[in-house]
Amino acid sequence: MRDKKSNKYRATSYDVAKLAGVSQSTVSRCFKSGASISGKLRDKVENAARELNYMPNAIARSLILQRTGLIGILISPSINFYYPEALFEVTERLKALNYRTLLFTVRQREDLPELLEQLWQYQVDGVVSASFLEADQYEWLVDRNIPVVMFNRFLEERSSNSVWCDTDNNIAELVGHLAQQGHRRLALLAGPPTSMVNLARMHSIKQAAETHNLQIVNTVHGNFLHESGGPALQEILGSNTRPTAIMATNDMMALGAIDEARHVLNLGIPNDLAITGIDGINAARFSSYNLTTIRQPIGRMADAATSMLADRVENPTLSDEKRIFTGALIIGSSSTSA
Amino acid sequence: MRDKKSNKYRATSYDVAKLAGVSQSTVSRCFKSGASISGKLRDKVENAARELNYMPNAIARSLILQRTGLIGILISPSINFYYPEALFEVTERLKALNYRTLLFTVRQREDLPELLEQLWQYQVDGVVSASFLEADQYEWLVDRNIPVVMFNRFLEERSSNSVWCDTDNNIAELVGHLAQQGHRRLALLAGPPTSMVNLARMHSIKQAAETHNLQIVNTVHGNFLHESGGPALQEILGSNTRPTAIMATNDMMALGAIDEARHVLNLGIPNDLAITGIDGINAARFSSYNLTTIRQPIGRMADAATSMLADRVENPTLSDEKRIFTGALIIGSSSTSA
DNA sequence: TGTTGCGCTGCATGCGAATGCAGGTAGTAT
DNA sequence: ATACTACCTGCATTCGCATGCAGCGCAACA
Repeated sequence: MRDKKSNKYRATSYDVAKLAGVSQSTVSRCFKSGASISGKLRDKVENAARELNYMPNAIARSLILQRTGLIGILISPSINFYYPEALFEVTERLKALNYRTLLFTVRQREDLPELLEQLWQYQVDGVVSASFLEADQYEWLVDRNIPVVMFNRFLEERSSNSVWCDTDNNIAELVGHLAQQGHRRLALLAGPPTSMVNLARMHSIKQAAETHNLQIVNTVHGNFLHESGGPALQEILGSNTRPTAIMATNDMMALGAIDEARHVLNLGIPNDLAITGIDGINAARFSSYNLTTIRQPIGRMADAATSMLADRVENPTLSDEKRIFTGALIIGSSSTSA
Repeated sequence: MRDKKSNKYRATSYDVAKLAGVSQSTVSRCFKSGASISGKLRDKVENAARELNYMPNAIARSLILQRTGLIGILISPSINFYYPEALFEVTERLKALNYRTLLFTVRQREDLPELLEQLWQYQVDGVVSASFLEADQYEWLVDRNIPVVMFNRFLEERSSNSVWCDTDNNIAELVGHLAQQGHRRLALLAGPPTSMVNLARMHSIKQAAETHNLQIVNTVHGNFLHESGGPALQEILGSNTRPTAIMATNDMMALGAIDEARHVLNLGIPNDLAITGIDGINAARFSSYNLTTIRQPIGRMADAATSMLADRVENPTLSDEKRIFTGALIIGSSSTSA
């Protein structure tokens, strides 16, 4: 045991109890809201606690309460500006709900099994996943009584708690906008074929294109990062039928494509080529890009995700819920020179 | 106590012990590397553990080991792309060192006291601060035996563990570059006057300007974010003596200034105005900006920060250390049309 | 065969706080 | 003054795991 006289010694509730002349239970009750303590003892305890720099040990408390106050967040560390925005929004909401964020970065699917074990070992009260998470991995957590909320994704194999932004209508509107601008040939700058966000957006785009009688002349897959926008654009423009507009399934790739078009290919945006994105990240608003995009209400989505999760931590029997938000079409100068 | 038969029940080392026909101690030793266990028992325990889905409870272990494996990270959630890059780099390094990241976002100085208390309550093994942290707050943590490493900052009042990028030489080089380009009048697009990073960079710039006989005609303070670059630029150009080059003390403001210059003021960059930044964030490389900047070796800095911290968790008596890196000047087209 | 020693294993305890229960005190009503 | 209630307080136990210590068995050696 460390020397109690050392200034490094960390006082426990017993130390406070002894100094205040009360029992440890009383000290404990003092630091728990709603416990019944007389004012006199409370003062004594608080003075003693102050003198000893006492503060409850959250680890010990977690052990007995079977509740850690930790929420695991799974997120991709890739250079897609969407992720940090989501992460910070979620973290700040969790803080407001009195939870702490245990951050796990997921580079690849293979990382997940180990990360899930860590989440479990650390007894997180819940998980927000803004990363890959397969149905069986979701179940793995749920089986262990850990509620999970999928952020900006959901499971197709089974019901799940999820917060989703349905951009279908926005995409229809966006495609309508392009049609109205006189475009007839589109190309799709898609994300990874394995990404459900990408697939959903692709699907909406294809449907809307059909509705508006626009031809999709080409579909090229990137990796959702800026760096993949340029090469994908080159590939798109290298084929026989050139599109007059390119719809990217996320903003980062759209920015990459714009950069490539303007500064490598010397194309005028939007006159030679219109480019649009989806996400509504902050950088899309930078006037170098002024990207036409669909803004997701990240703040409200974070609100929903965290409160759904908190509800399920309190009451594990709540059934799965999918909260769907809608985006907002932002017309920028990347698709119209008006 | 929860029903052991429920599939939600979480097996403990006692359950495993009973099933394997050994003592709880043996189970515990099985999950600790370096403990002496016979192969026979180890097999039995591992089989039992697998059958019960057992995995050690990190919270209970933390309580007894006086070691949580948690590292608190303090970071600003502002839309400065530098922060997420640093955060992810540090988190991935910590993971490699077998630590978990407890993320705390710091919006303003006033948030800190409460956050520090949380760090303490959760018994973090150490702290990486890429945020404000005053000397007395640093001491508050150190007094409680929590090692701290300052990331990209350090304390002036006292020694501290810190990882710092000394851009002084790079800045001299950068100013030399501007002088060589024929510039004679600079303006400073500075960050918050309270930021030490900003002050250090300002200082270097002023000195180098003097050396190269460049005049600093104006200094305007922004908030390190993109949104403050434009207004600051307007203010700079609104004064009597116009500069031909603007040096921002970080990249985000430089990007904001470029956007404003090009798209609001219709100035050509770099011909009408050269603009430079410091940080070397990913977005600076986007060819819309192709910013002249000074790249900080974030990856190596993260390596240094995490290993310094891990060393001090292992051995708290290690003395304070300041590890200084140097940046690399990246000449982009925001300062030269060559 | 007796002895020494090493390598495993189990017992018992501790980490720090929360809480059911019993006992105690004060205040109120009769 | 007595009885009853309501409110506090302390005792003892619990959460799940790690570890010092003692005991045991087995192997090697004389």
